[in-house]
Amino acid sequence: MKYSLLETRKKLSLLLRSCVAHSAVLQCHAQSFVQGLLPNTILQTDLLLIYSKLGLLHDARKVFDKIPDRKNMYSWNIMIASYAQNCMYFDALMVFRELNCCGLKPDHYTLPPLFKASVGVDDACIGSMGHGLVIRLGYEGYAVVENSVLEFYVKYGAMHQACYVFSNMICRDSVAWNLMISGFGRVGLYLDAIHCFREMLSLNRMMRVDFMTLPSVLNVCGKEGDLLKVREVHGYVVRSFGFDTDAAIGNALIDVYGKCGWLNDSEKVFRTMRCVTIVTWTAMISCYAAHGKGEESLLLFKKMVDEGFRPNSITLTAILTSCSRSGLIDQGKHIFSSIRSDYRFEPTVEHYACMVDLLSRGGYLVEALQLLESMKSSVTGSMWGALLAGCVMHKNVEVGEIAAHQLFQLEPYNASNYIALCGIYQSLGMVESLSSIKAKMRTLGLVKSPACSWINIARRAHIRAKGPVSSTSSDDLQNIAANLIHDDTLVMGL
DNA sequence: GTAGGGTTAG
Repeated sequence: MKYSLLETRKKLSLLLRSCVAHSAVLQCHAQSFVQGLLPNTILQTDLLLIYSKLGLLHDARKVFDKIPDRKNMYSWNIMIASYAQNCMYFDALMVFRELNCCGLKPDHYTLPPLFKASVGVDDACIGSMGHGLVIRLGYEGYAVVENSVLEFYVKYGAMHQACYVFSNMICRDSVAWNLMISGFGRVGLYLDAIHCFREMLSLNRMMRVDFMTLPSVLNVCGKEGDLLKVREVHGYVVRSFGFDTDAAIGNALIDVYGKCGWLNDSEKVFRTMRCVTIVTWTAMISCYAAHGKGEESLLLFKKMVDEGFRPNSITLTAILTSCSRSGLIDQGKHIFSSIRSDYRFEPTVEHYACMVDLLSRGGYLVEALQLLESMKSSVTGSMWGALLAGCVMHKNVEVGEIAAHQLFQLEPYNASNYIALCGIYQSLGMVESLSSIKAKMRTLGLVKSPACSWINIARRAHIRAKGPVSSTSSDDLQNIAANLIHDDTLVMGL
């Protein structure tokens, strides 16, 4: 049976849209070429789309560059979105610029990836310009476009602008609400996040809380350390979505129960989850780390690797932290060296920071100092801080002075660094050196601020203050704490 | 025919 060129093109297009394997796409591409069907905008756009979906961006670009109809926005949008989805933000922006140079106007499909690219290359000017374009071109009525603008402000922590966009939104759907909740949580405005969630719930049938809302809400409850709210949201999850319906919710539950001090509940959630990801394992390892259970972390890490999960950068930070907090020096060193040898990537600044902390706590202060010196420009104040803390712990004045003087340069008005050095001098009876640092603190006008913590028992805030309280009385601190922890434990309305 | 939101560390 012989088909016309048009029919063959249609058949190949249909075939391409159902392709899931690279080899099948290559066959279709070859057939198009052999049968003389190219160039053809529709067929090439289908090829572009399928190469993009398979993550073969290099092939996608080659197809894109050969599409004859340069006025076809569909192909431009696919190319820009694919680059943005694959974290090739600079390339996405270059195609966007090319589109402008061709005299084409971006449409409502072009703009969302532009905001993603703006965040990806960490250039807020691009997003601000994009917001201007949305208004000028009249795309404010498109939910996805408006949500992209909102996401841009949220990711930059610009909650004032996000609130402004949100309050003026024409179509405020669940994506917009979820963005606001996660945005407030991201900048530490936990009460605002919970207030936003409550408002979303009060809309009842008009707005459905979906499974994407809950990880952010749980995260906020965990940051507040409010177990009753966590339990309330957990109950809501079970009633609304059943047990174990979504990995991200399970991951968030593991994390928040751990943060609230309920390790057994974290373990229970972990054991009952069927759909686990690397985040699940990492969350559980982090819980053990926070509870000082280094051996359990290591066992779980081994089990995870045995089950075929490859640790990511965060997993490795978590396991190194756990080794550090539990004093498992050799095991930590072994994992650090395996980052290159077994997992084939370069240790990040965070991994180095964990190692400095691990060596410092373990008393390997010269080794920690050598590691810091080998890092040169990537050394941060917190790394020197970890070394100094180790020196206080192990009463090492030689390394301690080096770390302290580095910190005095980086953070000249941070009293805690001077106090740490004083601690070393005091423990070794070095009276003259101690007086000299105290005099320096007086000259700089530095005062030790009181440490305080509070706990919520039976809906009342209880505070514990330590050190000189200066102008703030204990009663004042009680009032501050009572205002911070609202008397509204069971107010989620779930 | 193309596009959007969540979870893990420090």
